[in-house]
Amino acid sequence: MGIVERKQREKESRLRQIQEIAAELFYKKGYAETSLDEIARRAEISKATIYLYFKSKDDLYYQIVEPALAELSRRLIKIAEDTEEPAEITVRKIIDATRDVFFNDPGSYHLVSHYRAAEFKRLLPKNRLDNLKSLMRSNFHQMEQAVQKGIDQGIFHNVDAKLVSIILWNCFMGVIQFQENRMDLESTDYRKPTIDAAVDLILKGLKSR
Amino acid sequence: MGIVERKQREKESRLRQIQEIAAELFYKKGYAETSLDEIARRAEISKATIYLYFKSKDDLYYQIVEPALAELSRRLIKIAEDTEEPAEITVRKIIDATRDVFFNDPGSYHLVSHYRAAEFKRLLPKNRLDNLKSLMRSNFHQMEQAVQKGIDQGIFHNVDAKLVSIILWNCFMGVIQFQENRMDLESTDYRKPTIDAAVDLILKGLKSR
Amino acid sequence: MGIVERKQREKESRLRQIQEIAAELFYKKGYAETSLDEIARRAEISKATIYLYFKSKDDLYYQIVEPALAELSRRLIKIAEDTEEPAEITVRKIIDATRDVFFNDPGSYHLVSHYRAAEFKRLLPKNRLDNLKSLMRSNFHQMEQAVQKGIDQGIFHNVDAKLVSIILWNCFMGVIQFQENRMDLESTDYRKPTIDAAVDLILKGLKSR
Amino acid sequence: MGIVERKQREKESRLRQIQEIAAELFYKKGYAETSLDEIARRAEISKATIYLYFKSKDDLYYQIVEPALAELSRRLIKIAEDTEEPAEITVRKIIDATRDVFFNDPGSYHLVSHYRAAEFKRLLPKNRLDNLKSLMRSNFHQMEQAVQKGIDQGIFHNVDAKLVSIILWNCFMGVIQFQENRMDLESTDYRKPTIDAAVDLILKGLKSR
DNA sequence: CATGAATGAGTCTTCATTCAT
DNA sequence: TATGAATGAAGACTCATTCAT
Repeated sequence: MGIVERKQREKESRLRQIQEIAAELFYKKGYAETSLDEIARRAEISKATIYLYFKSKDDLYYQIVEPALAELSRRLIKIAEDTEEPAEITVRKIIDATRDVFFNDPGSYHLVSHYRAAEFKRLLPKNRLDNLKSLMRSNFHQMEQAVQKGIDQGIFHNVDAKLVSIILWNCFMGVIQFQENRMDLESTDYRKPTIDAAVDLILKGLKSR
Repeated sequence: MGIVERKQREKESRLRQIQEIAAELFYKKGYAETSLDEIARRAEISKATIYLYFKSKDDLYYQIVEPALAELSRRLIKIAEDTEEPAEITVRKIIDATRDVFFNDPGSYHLVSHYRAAEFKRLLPKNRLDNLKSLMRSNFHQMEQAVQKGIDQGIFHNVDAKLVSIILWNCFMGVIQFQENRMDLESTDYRKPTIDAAVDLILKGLKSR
Repeated sequence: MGIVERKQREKESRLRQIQEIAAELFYKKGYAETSLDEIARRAEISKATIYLYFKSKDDLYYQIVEPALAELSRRLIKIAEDTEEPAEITVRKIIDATRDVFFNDPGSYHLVSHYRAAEFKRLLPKNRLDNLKSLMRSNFHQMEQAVQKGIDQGIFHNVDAKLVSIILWNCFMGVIQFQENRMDLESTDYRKPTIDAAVDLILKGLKSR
Repeated sequence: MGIVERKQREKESRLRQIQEIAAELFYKKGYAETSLDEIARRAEISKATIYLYFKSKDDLYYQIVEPALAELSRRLIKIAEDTEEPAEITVRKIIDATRDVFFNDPGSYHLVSHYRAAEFKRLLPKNRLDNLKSLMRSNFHQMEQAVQKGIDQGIFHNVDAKLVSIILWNCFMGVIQFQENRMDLESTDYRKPTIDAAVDLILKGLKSR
């Protein structure tokens, strides 16, 4: 009994290990410049072994990106459920959750921070592409809802909620990416305070007078 | 006589044509996934012809990216010269100039919106890398100066100018990128109003109270 | 158990097969005019397979040339150890060993008979180049020592030992090369008797009076 | 009138200049590794211009190699005409003439010192190949005749004349090649004395007792 | 006569993927 | 399950050759 379970656990850990290494490389070097050879070498397994766990390079990529995005989606949906909560808090919670998921799973960084519609279209089969799109749309939608709630609650100016979501979302992404590049040089991680400051500023703008 | 001139003009137009096609592909698909084969096919020339105009793929990339960034640098430096001008106007001018340059030269999109320090380090020789870095730093610096001016003029809160620059800059980049991906589906170009709204919001935050 | 060994043997035989075919082509056509495509075709393997065994074309070349030269070096050093032996015999032994190594490994033919300092300098990394140079110098040195011994023993005239070595060495190489070209037409292999006759003549010249 | 002549002279000098540069490169780097681009660059003409004077790269090669070999052939035939002359002197004359021609025309170096039957067969059309072969055979034949004359005159031992010719010829070639490689390092030109010493030695061997 | 421009064919090299063991 | 070995397809780059001017 225990043997089967152990095998199962080992298999999963192996799988996750591949994913983690691949995620880091995909993020650092991009999809095309990441070779299965390097992933295999770092994971200290044979290249062929990767094919036991993933059908193709695309598949590996998808299997990294989808779970992170799905997890974020679940969390944002949960956060958005509380319709009574002041919008400002909801917005901050969404940002926090997003940052949290991304910090814990650098692989998903790649997806979002370097997301290029055209690239995905070439890379993924339609159903997978659609799934990712729908997840992203959902996440984006939660932010939009929160901003709209703020407007309805009279906390925020009467602005275009969608537009504000775009701004918040991109500000977040921009900061991440900017600081990533910076971290190549400096070692200190300023991502959290920078994001917080950015959100403060935008919220101040939303609430001012 | 006129013959030489015409030849010259033809050569330059050919060169620009290659650059434009390459810029679009680099932007859409990234450096690694763009093949010279495809560039040649789209430009309806032979692959070898590209090598008449550019020493290598790296070189082609650099020749696309550098001029746009240099042009932006020139414009921003000029804008920043007027130290009397109210900071808010200067900030808007910087944003406008940036957008202007980028809209006229989609190639530079790629550099900035997908800029990855690590990738460049592998791609470019040291002197070219340094040149790009210095241009980017200069551009960023102008924004920082403008924000600082606003603080000194008592128009903006006493915030970290550098941080605000990061936010503004990334907001800009984020909006561009977001809308780019969006434009793959819809055809309307919302980039300008979205950027303006974003800047409005951030400036409002900076000035509030 | 035996499986692993058999695999090992197969791998080595494959490697040697590639080397043999490559050696022949390098010899017949020179480095630049020998394509990996042709090597692969003749070995009835894929071009990519070559890269499983050798890091590059240069590497393949070096791996062919170095072992033969090193083997020759070992043998000549051993022969030269006997300082009592009459010089004439030592010289003949050196020639015999050289011929032996070269006949058993046509790849090394190329190196020595077509050796061009300039070509190697472009082809090989410094440490490999140095290694080959040092091997060649060592081999040459053994001959020089043997001739000097003959002079000291009073068997040979008092000539410049270095010069005589050059003559002997090149005579050997020349005969090989000449006969090689000839063999393209005739099929009989006159290399051994021709070399022997050449050495006889030169030794006679050294000893005359 | 004079104009036509000047043009003619200019054309010939241009032609010879191309040949000289090409000869040097062919010799130093080999046929395959010498590019018309480099020849053109060094001659400060356009690559296309080379095609005004030579039908192809092969043709250029042949036009370099053939005249030198033909000139040598003419001289050797003349030398061999004097059947009364002591064989030793004739042999030395042949060697001197050979060296002379080669020193004055490094292009022919390449042909003979790096002559590879197989390469030529691929490179040249049958009639040209046959012509070169016949020239080389003729040159070789003169040496053979001279040695035979020495035997008939009772000056040389009764050896195989053909074999001795091979030895002499290759000794010459070997020394040239060896010293060429050496000259890459040292600058002094030891080719003449080394060849002379080699010939002395061999002649001594031929005459001893 | 001379050349700048263009290109097709070929070269080395990499890599995702398959398969026998 | 795991892997070493093999490969087809593709990519960057070079070069001899042609041609319009």
